[in-house]
Amino acid sequence: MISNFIKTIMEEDLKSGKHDKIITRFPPEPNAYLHIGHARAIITNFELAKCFDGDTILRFDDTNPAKEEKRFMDAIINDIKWLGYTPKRVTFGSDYFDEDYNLAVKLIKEGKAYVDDLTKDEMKEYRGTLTEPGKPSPYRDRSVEENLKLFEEMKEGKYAPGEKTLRLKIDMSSSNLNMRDPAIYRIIDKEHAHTGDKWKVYPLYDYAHPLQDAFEGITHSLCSLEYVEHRPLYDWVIDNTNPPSIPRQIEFGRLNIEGTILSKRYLKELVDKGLVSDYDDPRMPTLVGLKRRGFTPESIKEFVLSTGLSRINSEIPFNSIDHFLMDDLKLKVNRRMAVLNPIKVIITNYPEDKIEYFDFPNNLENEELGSRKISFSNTLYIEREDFVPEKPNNKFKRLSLGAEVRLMGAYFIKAESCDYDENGNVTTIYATYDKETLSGSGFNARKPQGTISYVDAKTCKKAKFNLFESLLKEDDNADLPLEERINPESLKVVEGFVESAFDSTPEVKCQIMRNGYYSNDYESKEDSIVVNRTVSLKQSFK
RNA sequence: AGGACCAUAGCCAAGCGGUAAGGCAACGGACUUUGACUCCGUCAUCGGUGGUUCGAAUCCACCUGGCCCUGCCA
Repeated sequence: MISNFIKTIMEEDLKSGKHDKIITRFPPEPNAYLHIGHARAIITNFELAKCFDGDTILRFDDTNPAKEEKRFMDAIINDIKWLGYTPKRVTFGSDYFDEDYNLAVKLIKEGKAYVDDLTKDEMKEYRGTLTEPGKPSPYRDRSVEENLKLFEEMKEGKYAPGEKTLRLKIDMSSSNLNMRDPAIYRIIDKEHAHTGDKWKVYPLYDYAHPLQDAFEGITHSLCSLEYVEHRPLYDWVIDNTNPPSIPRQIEFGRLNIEGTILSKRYLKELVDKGLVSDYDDPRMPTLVGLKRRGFTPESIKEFVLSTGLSRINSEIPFNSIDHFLMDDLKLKVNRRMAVLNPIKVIITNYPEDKIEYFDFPNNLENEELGSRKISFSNTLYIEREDFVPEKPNNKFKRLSLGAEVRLMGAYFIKAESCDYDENGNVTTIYATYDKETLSGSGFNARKPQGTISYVDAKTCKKAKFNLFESLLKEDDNADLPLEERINPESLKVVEGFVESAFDSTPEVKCQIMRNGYYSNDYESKEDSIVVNRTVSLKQSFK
């Protein structure tokens, strides 16, 4: 499902003949990596256009040469591609600098814009406050001729940055501060990634953006809620420049994810301070981070579409994304058994020197994925929490003394006794197996208490599991410095075992998802594998 | 406080005057070679108070709560 309220607007605009084709755009400023919040904007823009057989343009908003960085451009393109979208065109805000400039000249000629000599601080003073109106700049009433000359000189580089700006003449007493003669051109003396040193004056967002939209024929310009109060200015620019088409700005709420930060500034700070390894650290909510953590583009897309959007800033628990990942992977991926916190099980009635190999499906729900061999011997490991000596209650479906469980893909075993260490922790379980109960043999004379996974101690491989927790502490306090907000447990490595069929690596890195282990060796960037487990870590029996 | 926007279940979210969709989570139950998956079932009178109306989550007023706005950032 895709945003209803925007879709409805589009439907009406099509029906009324206002537009005959929907064109949307995703306009990132190339100064950061994309995060899941951007993914929502991307998905929304592309899906909405797709609904109406329209187009979506990727436009790099590069009106400020002081901020953009070239290296982010490729990253953004890659992320969009990764999400499965292909923009109809890739454009740059700077493509329209000439038009922007000519229209500014036109506005000056119409007496709607003027060159101001006020400094930044003076301008602030003149602007007034939230409760008091502003007062007009002493330069507000310069003649058209003087303004034209001055603006021309600004363009030619006769003035230093900060010396002069071009402002719109709107209303210094408006209750909307954005309408109090907003600056639309400032002088920046920096090389621009696209236009080189051609320009000394650069348009500001509020002026450039509506024009870019209009020049590209964007019909619906989606942005976040903080631009609501910019809309009158957006419309003012459109109304006063008579561009070739009339775009409409529509705002929607931002997406927030619990336990993490979705803001360019913080993400940058995390990286700069070395609190994470880089933008693609698997704990990061960036698209590259999520990818490395094991998320698939499909799962992110489904997640985004499931949440929908409205004019509310939403705060969604991180683990609600898990469902969509598991849903996407469950039929696509090979599954393996693993044990993170092992207890040794000795099968007392199984020959000491024997190892059996059984064929077991890679994915019980999808036989197309084939099968692999799993092994069984007299020494096994099972998960510590899969054994409780005294069966705690009737809901308990794992191993306890005197009870039988099925080892997945193998035999029933019955726990006969166990050893304890000085702290009372179980060290070894002694069990017997029943030869008749081999998985797949059709044995059904008895029902086991449950089924648990295991690995064969004689053939298994050591593994490291990365356990990811919330990047921020649970009692996060935004007032603290970032260093103190980070959850020290956000990345925990646990050593355990995986079954021998765990192909190549002697050491795998697995990442915990809620109902299994999602393995994604992010260093070698290998494909993902879900590791079976009888229960999630977060869920414990009672 | 001047202005803007918003307020539907634990979290998202439909609904636009005619008597509360859906997803996630949770909880029951069935099934089962993973307590998974699948399947069945349960889970809100719409921030509050007044008003308009035959009838309101939907309109109006007030209140409360949240969020945003004083860059020559986007």
